[in-house]
Amino acid sequence: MSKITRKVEYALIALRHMQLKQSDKLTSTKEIATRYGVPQQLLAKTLQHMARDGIIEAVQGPTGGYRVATNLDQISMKDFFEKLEGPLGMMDCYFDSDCIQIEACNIRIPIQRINDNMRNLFSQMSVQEVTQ
Amino acid sequence: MSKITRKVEYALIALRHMQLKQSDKLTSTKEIATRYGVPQQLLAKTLQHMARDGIIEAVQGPTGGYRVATNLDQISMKDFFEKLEGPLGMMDCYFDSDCIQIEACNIRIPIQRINDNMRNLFSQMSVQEVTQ
DNA sequence: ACTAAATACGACTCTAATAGTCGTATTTAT
DNA sequence: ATAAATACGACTATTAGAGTCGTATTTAGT
Repeated sequence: MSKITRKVEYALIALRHMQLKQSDKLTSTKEIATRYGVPQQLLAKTLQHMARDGIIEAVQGPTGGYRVATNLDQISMKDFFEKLEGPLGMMDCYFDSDCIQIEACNIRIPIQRINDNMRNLFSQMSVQEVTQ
Repeated sequence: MSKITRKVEYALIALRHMQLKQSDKLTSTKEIATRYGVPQQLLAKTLQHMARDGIIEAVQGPTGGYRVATNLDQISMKDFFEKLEGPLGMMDCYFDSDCIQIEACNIRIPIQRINDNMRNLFSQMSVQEVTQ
């Protein structure tokens, strides 16, 4: 269970790569794609996604690219996951939403306990901590 | 990301159900399947899996069924996940095994850090804690 | 001995989420 | 004007998880 998705993976690779440069320097999608052997189109989407979310900043045109636009210390991995993968949250068990047998179910509270622990873990972990 | 799988879900439901009985009493697959509206065949597999792993004990023949065979205090959720879902572990990022660009990758250690935290969390949580 | 109800299990199909691709539009430095 | 970059919707492919089917085996009850 619980695989990290490519989206998140590529996002982290990109962020870490950008952090190794001077903070005002730009990085293009192509640069990262070729450097790390990652599909460029998919990476592009991920970067665009992060740009929309304000995590990074986009500069268009040739010589354009992206740069980190936030203090990554201030973003928790929980928020990061949720931004990239939608509002699903992390350990979204099947009961949160449309569970049919919700009354019969005997483990809703237990599952919530697990969820809380996971959320708690990733709330306390900043993106900076991971990419530094 | 990070959904709990049905296998784990059904396993927890079953364990919790069994724990509500006297510990020597048997529970059949059918009983749980109908009680909680869960696909019987799939549940059967899960129970058989747990039986192989020694978590529960199987009694064959009519009037047969399963009963808890372990002190659930002694099994961590980490081990539980790994038993049910194979050796993959939890946040098995794509680098653990067959990653092509393993040398180029810049986030192996960061990912490992996340993994360690996850493993740590679930190592400290017993199945008993969840199903009690 | 026969039957019925249970576990055991390999093999198969179905489904949905993720991964990846394609085509096209837009921006902008040179 | 061109070329190189971002922006993005729509499509296809792949894969992991969910679920089903068929059959074998065990064993209590009669």
